[in-house]
Amino acid sequence: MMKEKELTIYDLANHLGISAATVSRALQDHPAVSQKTKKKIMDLAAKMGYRSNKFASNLRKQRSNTIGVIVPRLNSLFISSVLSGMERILNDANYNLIIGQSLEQEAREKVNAITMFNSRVDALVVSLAADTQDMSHFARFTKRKIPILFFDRTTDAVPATRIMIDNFSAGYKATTHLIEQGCKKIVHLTGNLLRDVYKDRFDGYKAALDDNGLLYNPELLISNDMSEFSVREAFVNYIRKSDTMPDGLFAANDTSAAFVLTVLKENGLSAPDDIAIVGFNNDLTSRITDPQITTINYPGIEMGQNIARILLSQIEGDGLEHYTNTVILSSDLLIRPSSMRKVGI
Amino acid sequence: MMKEKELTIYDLANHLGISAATVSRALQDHPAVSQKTKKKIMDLAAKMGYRSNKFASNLRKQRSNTIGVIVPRLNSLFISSVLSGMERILNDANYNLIIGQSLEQEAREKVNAITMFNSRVDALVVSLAADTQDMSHFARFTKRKIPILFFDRTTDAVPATRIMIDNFSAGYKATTHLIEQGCKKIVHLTGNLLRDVYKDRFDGYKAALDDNGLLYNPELLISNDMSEFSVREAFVNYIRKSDTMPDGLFAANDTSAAFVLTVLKENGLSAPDDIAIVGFNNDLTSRITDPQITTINYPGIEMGQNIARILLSQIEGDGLEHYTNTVILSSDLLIRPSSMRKVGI
DNA sequence: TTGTAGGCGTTATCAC
DNA sequence: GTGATAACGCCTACAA
Repeated sequence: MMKEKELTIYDLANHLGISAATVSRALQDHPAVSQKTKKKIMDLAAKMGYRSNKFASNLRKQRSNTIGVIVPRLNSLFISSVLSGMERILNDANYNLIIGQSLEQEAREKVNAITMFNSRVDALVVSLAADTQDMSHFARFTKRKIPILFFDRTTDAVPATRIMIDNFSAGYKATTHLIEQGCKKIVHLTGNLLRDVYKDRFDGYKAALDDNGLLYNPELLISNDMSEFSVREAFVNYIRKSDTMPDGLFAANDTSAAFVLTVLKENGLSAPDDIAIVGFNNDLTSRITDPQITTINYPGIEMGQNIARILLSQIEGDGLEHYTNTVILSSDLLIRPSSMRKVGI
Repeated sequence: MMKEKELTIYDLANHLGISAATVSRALQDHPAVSQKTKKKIMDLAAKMGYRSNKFASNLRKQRSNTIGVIVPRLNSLFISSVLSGMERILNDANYNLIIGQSLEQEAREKVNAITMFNSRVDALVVSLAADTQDMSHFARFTKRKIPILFFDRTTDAVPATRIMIDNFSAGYKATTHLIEQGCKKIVHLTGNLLRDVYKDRFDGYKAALDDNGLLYNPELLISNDMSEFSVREAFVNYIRKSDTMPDGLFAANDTSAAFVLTVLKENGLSAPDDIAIVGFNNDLTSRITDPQITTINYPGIEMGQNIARILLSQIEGDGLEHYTNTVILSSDLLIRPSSMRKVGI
């Protein structure tokens, strides 16, 4: 049905009475073709609506100019910001992005990885699903020396570039801030501690407690999928048995902090008076709640741009093998009303 | 550097002393191959780590199993939800998604379209950039009968499938609701009226005013890029010259409604008392503000799933040519505190 | 500066 | 049920 026969470089060549090789070269702006012929060829190509066949050329060149990306989910402000940042740069560098989501399932992550492997992506960018433990699906990439780059949800179990922030220090800062505001019972609301990104924040949290003479209390740890449902349910529990009511919250993302805020309001409580709150990411979310949420600034777009640049230097690299670097982006605490108990000034 | 020579079906064939043709057939689960040989081949392929070459296969088959998607931007909750919905279905149907963003620029949209055309996508999914007027970049797709599907930001100027909601009716409902709450001076905050999606909501707004004996006042129309900066600036102006202070707001997305909410608070005003507010989309955003924002429910994930299903039926279609359908999804008004002035019950 | 020719890995059409 | 073989469209030594 789509048999409108496609133009090839041979057709162009015939029309001009020259060889296909010359046409091919001209189309790639090869220096060894005279400006004159180049122009002739370009013009004809444009006029006849020629389009180069990427399959043929990729087959021949053994490369795809495509980057594979696997993320836990697409509909997250942080993740889509990272993708946005990546896309801008990679697109300008003439790379395509093929994107898959694991939906937090190890199995889907594996399938995606294999598809992308078969699609011969030039590099793979991954933020791990919450519970991925077996990393064997990445072995085929490393074996073929296809660069892998992990961001945010990373792992040490695969030789790859890692790009992230110093989550320990961020967790430490956030918690210390709450302590400085007078909090004594600080809840930590987070994701699957299997993932370094959460584990490190948790460790930072514990270290801050410790350094300030507070005891870590496991009852103040909520680790779940951070969905609206889970967060609300977990928090409602604290409020019910008011003897355990915390006075501070350090949440591992802004969205879940915002959910807590809604629960508080529904129960006639408020931040920062009843509970001082610190989130994570500096999503738009954290700026439109009332009060606005103190958070760790973790700029997705910038991270995406960084990822893209690192990738390009690796793929088109000069042979300097920096395949196993870890890049730590800086991040800082943005103090907003949700945590400001001590009225300063 | 990546010269670890790749296995081909010929290698497999040699190892087994059979022909490459048979291997190819077996790998595709062709019925005309005996179970025995099939198993032998599959096993060897697995053991030797064979991967099929998509370029060769696509070149030969003249199809890519890839869908191109162009969106104005990636980092929007609505858009990323649509993408998420699409990805789930298309991935299960064995399609890849290649995604590009126009960043609201016609030029980038064109470049993306051409790249995807050259990548021989099996279909193109588009939500138009704010100011795209010339649609010539889509002509090459229609000429080659490659299905195009527009969602949200659509156009009639290209023969294609359109999937959207009834924006006129949504705008009408939203505005009527505000009028019922007693509003007389209702601001409409929206995007570029060049896009049907905004134009239709605007028309619905005007019609509702009209039907209720209110005069349309052009000073109450704010049409800009709906960025945080633009929205805040525009609204601060209303508040300054308090003689023109409106008493209602119908915003074309939830995010901008949330921005207005923050401006109000900063100026000691509040919703719904000073201004009753209705947003659009039912983003997460609309549920975490205080008060929660009345909005039009416009479920991105569902829309994405619909897009995927329509696409599949078109691509793998039975020849029934329904290429130029328009699909209208239902949408309704979710009433929340931001607009509830008349305390009912 | 241009042309010749072989091959990239598959799949589909014929035969057998 | 299996095997030859010719495309698919492009790129790149190598030759001229």
